[in-house]
Amino acid sequence: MARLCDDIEQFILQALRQSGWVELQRNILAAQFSCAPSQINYVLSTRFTPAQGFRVETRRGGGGFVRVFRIDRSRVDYVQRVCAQLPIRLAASQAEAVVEALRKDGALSSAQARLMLAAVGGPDREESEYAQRMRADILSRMLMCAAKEEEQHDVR
Amino acid sequence: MARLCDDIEQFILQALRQSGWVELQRNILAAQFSCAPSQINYVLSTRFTPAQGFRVETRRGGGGFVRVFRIDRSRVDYVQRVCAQLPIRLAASQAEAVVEALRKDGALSSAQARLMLAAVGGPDREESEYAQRMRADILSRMLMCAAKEEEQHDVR
DNA sequence: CCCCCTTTGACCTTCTTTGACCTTTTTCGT
DNA sequence: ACGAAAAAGGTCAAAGAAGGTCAAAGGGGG
Repeated sequence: MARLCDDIEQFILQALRQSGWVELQRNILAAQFSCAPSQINYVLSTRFTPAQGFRVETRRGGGGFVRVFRIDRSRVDYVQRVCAQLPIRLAASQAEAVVEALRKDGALSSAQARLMLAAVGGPDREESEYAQRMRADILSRMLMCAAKEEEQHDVR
Repeated sequence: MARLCDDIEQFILQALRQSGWVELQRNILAAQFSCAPSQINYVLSTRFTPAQGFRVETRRGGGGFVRVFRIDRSRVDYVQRVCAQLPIRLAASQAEAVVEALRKDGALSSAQARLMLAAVGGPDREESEYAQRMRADILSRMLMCAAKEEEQHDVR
């Protein structure tokens, strides 16, 4: 039993596949799917949020519209800037905070974040300065790697 | 006397035999077996756990579903085995070789491999034993993370 | 007889769909 | 120009449609 909202989501996604952004007419789309116009808003607000990599712009009145944009999630320079400002030494909890913040901002995928946390996170332990320098260095290299990754395939 | 839960287990197993994953509707299935819907949850939670090689995904609300996936244990096990046999100390080039081998075997994605290489790869340098132990430890944790990741993904 | 695995049922949480009513913008007649 | 009507889209809450939880009752084998 495919849900209506999933169908509408697919329709919009399909349209987006061709050009980075689409322009819709809420009432017409609702009519096409034989549903309440507000259903379109529901789909937009649950599936096309900024957190999911989309931006929606609308205009009321005659000639109104709904435009859905795919936002550029490649935060290459953001990641690089964070990376450049990384302290030379990092405790595990500090590294975790950095990765978490980047993930929340959508600059890292959850999978990337998890892998990084496995490497540099964990509970704080007694460590030599050397170990903490090493951690900063490793995190830095992983972040650069992630940034490069985003540059190439436009991550969803 | 064949127990109800065994019947349901068999039913799902049979369905899985055909395609690696099945989509169920909890209430409908319960009706077919004339039992309480929560019985389905009981079967899922006792017979289709990750430890037993399955993953379950559900969604509530209209058009909700229960999907049961068979996990590709071989890749998970392979990664875990390699991980368990990792030496206690690792030079960068050795770490690289391990990661490369796993990637070539398809046990790691290229993206995973690249991130790992950023963390533990690179040119061999003069290092303390401590650094090499740390490298082995980090790689090990990343590999375990990757293995867990695979458990979470569809085998389609 | 007891313990552990099953089964059931009452109640909860989440997600979807619809409809009534509101706001903004444009168009059109005077 | 101005104000009313038309043309969009927005909001919100209620109803409906799944699935989730948990604890208590049932039953079988040791």
